[in-house]
Amino acid sequence: MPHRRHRRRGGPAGDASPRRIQRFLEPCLLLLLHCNEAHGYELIEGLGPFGFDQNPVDLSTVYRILRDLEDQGFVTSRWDTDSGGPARRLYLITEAGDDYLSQWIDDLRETDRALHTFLETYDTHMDKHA
Amino acid sequence: MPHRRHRRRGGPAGDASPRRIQRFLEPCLLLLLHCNEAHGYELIEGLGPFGFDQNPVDLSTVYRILRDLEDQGFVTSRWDTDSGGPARRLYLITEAGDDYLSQWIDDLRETDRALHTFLETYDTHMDKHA
DNA sequence: CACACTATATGCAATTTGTCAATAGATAAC
DNA sequence: GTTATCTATTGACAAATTGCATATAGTGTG
Repeated sequence: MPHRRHRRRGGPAGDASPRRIQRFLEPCLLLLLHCNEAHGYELIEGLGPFGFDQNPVDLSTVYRILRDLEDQGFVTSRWDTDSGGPARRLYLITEAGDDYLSQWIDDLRETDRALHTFLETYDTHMDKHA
Repeated sequence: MPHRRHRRRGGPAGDASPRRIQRFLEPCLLLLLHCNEAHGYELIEGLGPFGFDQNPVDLSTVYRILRDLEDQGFVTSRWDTDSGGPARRLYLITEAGDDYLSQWIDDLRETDRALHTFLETYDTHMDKHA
């Protein structure tokens, strides 16, 4: 018999729900930016409808993804110092970002199909054994 | 201006699609075991309909998840040496595993809703700007 | 016997993400 | 006017997941 390791249940760290779509935050931010130029703090409030009200993300995660998106040329940013309060970075999606978002959409439609297949398989299986 | 780091695009390692549901393999294996006692190699073939034909998982991942599930009491296993070929470990879901699967189902239904909201938001936004 | 195939297991590195903490300007309170 | 608080952004670190490469071992074929 081989040895057994122990692995704690839970997400990448802490106990936030581990059952989510990986990197889902990225397309959400791109979609919000596709609608409007916005800064980080504002974007976080727009995430609610996409399931992030139940399971809120950390601020640092959002800012990191925004900077990574800028590194890759999918968004641009400029400083806004005129609006009162501390300077904030305003993000704008680029054309490359539009294309990248549409790739994401294709992938997420596939994910959606896989998820439906899974849930339907469960439901029909449970109906038979009810 | 702060510094910018560089991050390579792609999944956890390699270039397999990074756009998936995290830990989705676990509920898939539990569902397959809910239908039938099975061994690892067999389970992998049952994963196809859940999107793993497009984006196959590594064998080692499957075996590790099965052992972890056993550590947590969600499945049990016994050795089968009578079927010809090398000995194989036959897995069976437990009652605790049934409960755990149903928790997974609840979470995945929420994921499904979030995903739908996202895709619909994209579609209606694109209709307006078409 | 060498070789291919089935089946399971382990080590390692890359990536993601949550927790905690730091910085910093602006505004309100005392 | 100094302190406290709120808004906004950033960085260091650890934990978790997973792909890749590799190891082990039994069975059947030539």
